[in-house]
Amino acid sequence: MARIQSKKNSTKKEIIIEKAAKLFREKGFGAASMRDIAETVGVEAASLYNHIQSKSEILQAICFKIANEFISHLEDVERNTESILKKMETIIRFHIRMMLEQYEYVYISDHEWRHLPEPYLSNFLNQRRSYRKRLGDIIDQGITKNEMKEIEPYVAVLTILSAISGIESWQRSRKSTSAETLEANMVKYLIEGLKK
Amino acid sequence: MARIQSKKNSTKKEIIIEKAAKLFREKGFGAASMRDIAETVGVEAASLYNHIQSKSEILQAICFKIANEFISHLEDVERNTESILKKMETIIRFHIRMMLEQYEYVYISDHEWRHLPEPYLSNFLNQRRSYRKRLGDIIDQGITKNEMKEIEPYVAVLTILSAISGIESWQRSRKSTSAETLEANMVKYLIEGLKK
DNA sequence: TACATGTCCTAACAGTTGTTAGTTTTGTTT
DNA sequence: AAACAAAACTAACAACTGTTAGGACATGTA
Repeated sequence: MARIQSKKNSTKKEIIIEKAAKLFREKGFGAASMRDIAETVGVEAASLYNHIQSKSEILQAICFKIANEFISHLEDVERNTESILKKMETIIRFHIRMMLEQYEYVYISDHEWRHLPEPYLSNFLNQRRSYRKRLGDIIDQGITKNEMKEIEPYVAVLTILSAISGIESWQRSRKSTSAETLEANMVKYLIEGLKK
Repeated sequence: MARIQSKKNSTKKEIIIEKAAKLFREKGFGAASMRDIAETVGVEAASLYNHIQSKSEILQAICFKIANEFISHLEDVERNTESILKKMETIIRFHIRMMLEQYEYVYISDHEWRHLPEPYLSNFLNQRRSYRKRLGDIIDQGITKNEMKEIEPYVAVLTILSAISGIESWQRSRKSTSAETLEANMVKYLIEGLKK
């Protein structure tokens, strides 16, 4: 049947995507060529096509993998019966941890999605809009229940998500601040700013 | 002497940079070709070289123009003798307004700087690091003077700047939220989160 | 052993990239 | 009208893009 793969539990396709992700993050989707990817995989460019269908398929795989993880986590949280503030903290912490643990993928999903071809582009943006809308609804409940100060939910969501995606810049830096300090302080800032 | 320029007070070089900025923002630096730029200017690609030296010169012009504006505004603020919190609010509002009024340029300076060639790249990153350091110092003073809650200055700066740069996503959207609401609420969130 | 399959290779394609050379047009100044 | 310079044009360059075709080899199955 399927050939045993070179490393661990990863298929060659997964290896390609992983290597490509690193390059997409470093140079951008457009500037990372199939020949670049092939070189880091240790193969000729044409050989990649035995495992993937196109360059943009790699981008799709990355963007939708991440989108799905966020959506399914949100569904878990929505089902919970904690306080609204606690829900928001859980979501914020999840975003921060994703940024810490799956940096390359999340970064690409954040910054390179516009190179998705249609209809994937529209699909991705719809999922994203819907996700943010649902976050906004949670904040709306927090205000109604008097747990949070009055703030435009749309603006709060924008602020939170953008702030977290800025962890990208911490990842690129010399990291004189530890991941724990980063998470603790950012959560503090973003949650205290919401509290009534 | 110099030929009268086609429009208003702009030189042709400035027109080229303006049109290029729009394309760089829409498609990314790499994906926007000289022929694309030429078309929106209404000229052949080769003709652009009568006014600029290279594609990356356009990027340099944009990135350093914006960097200089931020730095010189910060110097003004540093010279002032308001409260630390007031200083931070002034800086935050300035960043938000730049994002509202010079969206294309600021976006490029935020997202496309990595395509700068050396030594401009290092230069740009040094300026940026130094700018953030100085913002961190202001926050440090705020904590010392007991105006602000205890928070890692580095993390606070990261949070503030990233949050504001997320206004990019508002710019791209249908803008059901007004610019005024956006500014007011984001300032509120970011300042209240700092206050003791 | 023979067959089938998966994966690699080389070579090539058609198109695009930033940029240069050389020439012609354009508008202003003498 | 003649001269000059700025700025446009056409044509071309070498390099690079994603991708396909066709063949070589090696492995797993019958």
